[in-house]
Amino acid sequence: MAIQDDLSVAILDILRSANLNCEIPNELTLERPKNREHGDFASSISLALAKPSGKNPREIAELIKKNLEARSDISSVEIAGPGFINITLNSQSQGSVISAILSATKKYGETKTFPGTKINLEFISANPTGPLHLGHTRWAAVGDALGRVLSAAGAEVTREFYINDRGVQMDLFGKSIQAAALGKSRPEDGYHGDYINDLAKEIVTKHPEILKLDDVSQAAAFRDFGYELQLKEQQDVLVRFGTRFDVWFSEKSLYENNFFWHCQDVLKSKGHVFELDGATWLRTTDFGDDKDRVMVKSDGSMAYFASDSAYYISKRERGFEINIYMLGADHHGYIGRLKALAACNNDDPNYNVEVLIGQMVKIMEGGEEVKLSKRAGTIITLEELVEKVGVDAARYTLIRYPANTPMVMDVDVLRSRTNENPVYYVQYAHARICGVLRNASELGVNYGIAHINSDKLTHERERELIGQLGEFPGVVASAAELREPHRVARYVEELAGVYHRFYADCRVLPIGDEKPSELHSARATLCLATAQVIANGLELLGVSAPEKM
RNA sequence: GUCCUUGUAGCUCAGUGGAUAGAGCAACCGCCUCCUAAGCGGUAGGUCGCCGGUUCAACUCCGGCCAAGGACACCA
Repeated sequence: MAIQDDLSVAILDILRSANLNCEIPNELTLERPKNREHGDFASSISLALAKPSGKNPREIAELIKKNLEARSDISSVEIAGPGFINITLNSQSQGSVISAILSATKKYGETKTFPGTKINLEFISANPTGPLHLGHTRWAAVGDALGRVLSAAGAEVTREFYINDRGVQMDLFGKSIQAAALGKSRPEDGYHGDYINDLAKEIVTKHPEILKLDDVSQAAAFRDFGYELQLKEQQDVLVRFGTRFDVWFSEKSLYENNFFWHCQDVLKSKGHVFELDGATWLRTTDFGDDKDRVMVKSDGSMAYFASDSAYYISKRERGFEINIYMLGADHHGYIGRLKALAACNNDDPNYNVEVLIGQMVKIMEGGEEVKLSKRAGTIITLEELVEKVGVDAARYTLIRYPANTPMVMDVDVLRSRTNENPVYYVQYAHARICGVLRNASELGVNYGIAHINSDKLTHERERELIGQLGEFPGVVASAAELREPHRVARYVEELAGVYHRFYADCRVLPIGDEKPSELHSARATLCLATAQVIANGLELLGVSAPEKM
């Protein structure tokens, strides 16, 4: 058990046995004060309980102080201001953090926040009609990181890509490639990027017989071959980007083997399906949606919402409790209908469905916005971004900001190698430590779990660093709970900063003729633990932790 | 019109009801004869959009207003 949890329990026990005549909370989270003068941990519980118990907050704080001071792992308890309790650990007990890191190694940071919870995480879900663009790229990075963070928090996560491979857009795609292959002008509302020409050439080369088909079946054949190639390209690009999917779910497949009608029956049995003007509707207004939604149109064709509803039923039938949809800002109107859909299925719309909205990304280069892509004909693609700045910088920067705020990426900054570029700042800290440890071995400084010696680590910077290392599991847990992987990035930046300051003030290795001492070993071991935590943090973001730079 | 998101230093942005609101950049001043200067320290820079409310405590929660961006199909 982490020491702060242990202390929380102890404080709550003290309060319970004190007969305060008021309700004592079940849980208490100790804060780590920003100001180091306020100790290693702090609590404001005595202020919170002052009113309900009718006691002076300092009086309650005194009580806690008296009981806590008796513990061997605490060096002092101070009462500050109106009644804050500031706890300072003795350096021995701080060593437990280092020991926890070095024994858990890659698993340090994992928690049981969502023990075994089955979560479906759907993101990107692009049409297979063109290259992935900037908006998709944001989700490719953030969604992937969120998946990693949720898994670290104990959830059983399935990452899913919903392929919109049905409907008008697909037909337009086929007609566009067909037109390109035949040298005709493309449909006005069709696809216009250069990649359409590439697809046309490739398809004609591989399947020359396609040119002999009649117009309609030819368009369909171009559509189907184009689909295959384009989907493959999206998949390859994502692999290179380090984003993994467990399930590629085809929209078309919802209509195979009568699955759609089965879903329709499921919804009908819950009583919110009705017929009107020859169409079949779902009465989502029963649950706060602003209008009812058509599933089967009066001409018998399927509305888009038909797929949405069947897809949701599929997810539920596959056993997912929490279904997270990561959508672009232009889809925020979907939140209401997806939640209502869940409610129509007798589910809890506030638990079973979650919608995360991602705002626009802009790219700046040379002081100007980069808008057009040569290849896609519209906006810049994932591949083009990676070509400009590399996978690590692209991923890191996209993850570093909360997804629901618009962001600007400056290509010039991302190419720079200074601490104005946070990716390098963090990676450099890791590489720097690896360098120190290489030298330590050469100089005969032993380090590792047998050399923790935390009572030697009394320097201000050392204590700061140990404290920061201890925060990691809590940061990962809250990033998972709040669906905000950017918290991991921010944490890792702070950790790198604390390490760089430690490095500036605390000489790790012997100088000149100096003999290796226990302090050298203890500091090198602290470095080892720090490298582990930085690597674990970067791993959650899908960013590499280089040993040399 | 209804709904969503955003508003914090000159710029780009962090900040899960707690103590003196932070970081980087840009400006200025410093630090490598010894572990990676892709680093560290310092100075300067704030009406947390505005007004109310809740609270021992509000950048944070609630209400209203202002401003910016976006969404509101038997389209996909």
